[in-house]
Amino acid sequence: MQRACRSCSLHELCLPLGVSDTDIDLLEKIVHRSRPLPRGKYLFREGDPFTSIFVARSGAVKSFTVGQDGSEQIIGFHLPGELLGLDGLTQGVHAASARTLETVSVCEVPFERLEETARQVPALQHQLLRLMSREITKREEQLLSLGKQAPERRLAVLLLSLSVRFSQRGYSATRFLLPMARIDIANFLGLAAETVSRLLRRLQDTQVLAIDGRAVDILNLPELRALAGAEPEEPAREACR
Amino acid sequence: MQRACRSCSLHELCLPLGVSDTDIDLLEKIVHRSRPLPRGKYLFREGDPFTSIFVARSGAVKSFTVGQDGSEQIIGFHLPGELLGLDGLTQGVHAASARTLETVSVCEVPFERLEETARQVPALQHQLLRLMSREITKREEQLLSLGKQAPERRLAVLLLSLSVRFSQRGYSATRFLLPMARIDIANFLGLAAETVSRLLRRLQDTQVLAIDGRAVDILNLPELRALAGAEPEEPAREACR
DNA sequence: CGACCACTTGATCCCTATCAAAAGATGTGG
DNA sequence: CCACATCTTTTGATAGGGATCAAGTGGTCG
Repeated sequence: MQRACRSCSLHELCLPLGVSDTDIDLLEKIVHRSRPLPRGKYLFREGDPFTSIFVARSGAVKSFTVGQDGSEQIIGFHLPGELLGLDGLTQGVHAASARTLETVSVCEVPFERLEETARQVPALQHQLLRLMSREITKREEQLLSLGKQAPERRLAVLLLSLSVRFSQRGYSATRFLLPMARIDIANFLGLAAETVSRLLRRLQDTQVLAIDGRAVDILNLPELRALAGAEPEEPAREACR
Repeated sequence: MQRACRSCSLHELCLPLGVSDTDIDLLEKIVHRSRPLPRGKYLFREGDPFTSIFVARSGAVKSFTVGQDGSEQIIGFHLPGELLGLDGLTQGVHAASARTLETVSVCEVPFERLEETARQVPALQHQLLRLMSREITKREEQLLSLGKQAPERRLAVLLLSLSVRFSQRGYSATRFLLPMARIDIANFLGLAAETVSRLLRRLQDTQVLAIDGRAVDILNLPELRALAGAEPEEPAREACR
């Protein structure tokens, strides 16, 4: 248990990257590892005082804000090793809520103590800054995808993003289970659930992927990449003219 | 010149916030202050090696990526005191380009030396982390606005954001000059330039604001706030039914 | 003064949201 | 283990809004 971070399979994606074994000891001392949380539980809520950041060891989490009409606005999906809650530091309260999409094991890292430790361990400071930078980059990519791309491309970008992230975590890049419902995908992409359903149908009809419920099988990865933005206009669409 | 940061009017918005006068000396030693850059110059380009972050002392900057068809995809507009280039740390190269929208005076902060100094000065480390957190929050807000809101609301959100940011910098919250062209606004909001033009017309027709070229005068700030998202549905629209 | 942009205004078409309904999945209690 | 209720997903039909195409206006800089 004391060597938790060192033996964690997410070592290379998470805070310990680049930190020496002896320094990881310092990090491990401040990390709280909780028991598994069932689906639908909150890690934190919008407006809660910001004291810690969180990382899932296993299981996916969604983050979202709630409009005054009560509707969820999904900001992102977080796989194991991806930091959660960093947006709370600015205001001192969490800017979004985070809820588990499935059974999730989380690590909680008290932020003040992390800051202290980072001062003593340059490599940890650097990795923390790098991970924050990654969060910025990630949101910029989302911004480009959501703000300016066609619905089909947005969906392709999301599927590809999941594919890449699953493969970084040692899972198949072409066969995986979606951790979220269609309606969550739609909400995240700024589309109607019906549109997502129809887009997925089209992707199946064109042999790009096969879907059974939440099980995705990417049959034509190059084509999915193309749809996600490799070239300006979709190439194979004779039937539409 | 040596006391540049301390006497800077952006003191409260920028890296020095919360740092003691003696420690600001350490920061000032590593900051390069350039002569004013004319409109249309690059601070850095996508793919450039990441070595520094930038802050404008005066003048606005846009950041954007370029699709392989050569089209700009504007990610954000940056007013004085807002950090630029933090998204480059993850990959070691800048994730976007930054170009001046008008004459701009910039400070360049070499990142490695900033990291070192932050280790020695806890308040600086904290403020750096806070500012990175703000960049994350800012992009999340953009994400919510761009991804899920109606065009009219997106525009209202942008105008309101500029209003708030100008007033934080000591300018009027209701009368200001847009630093960017309509086409940039459209690109940023994921809309056609024609749509932006029509939306602005509607906002003028409803007495929410007056526009002459790039000069904006917000006549009805509460209504603009309402349009930007205070309540689920727009309230005063009898003429449309 | 003319050329080049940025901006505005108008007309049309396509795409996606919306409404509606059915089919499928999930879970609960009898 | 089944029957029922609820929720998710799919499919269909319709209408509206914004992109696009097109033309015209206005401003700026040489």
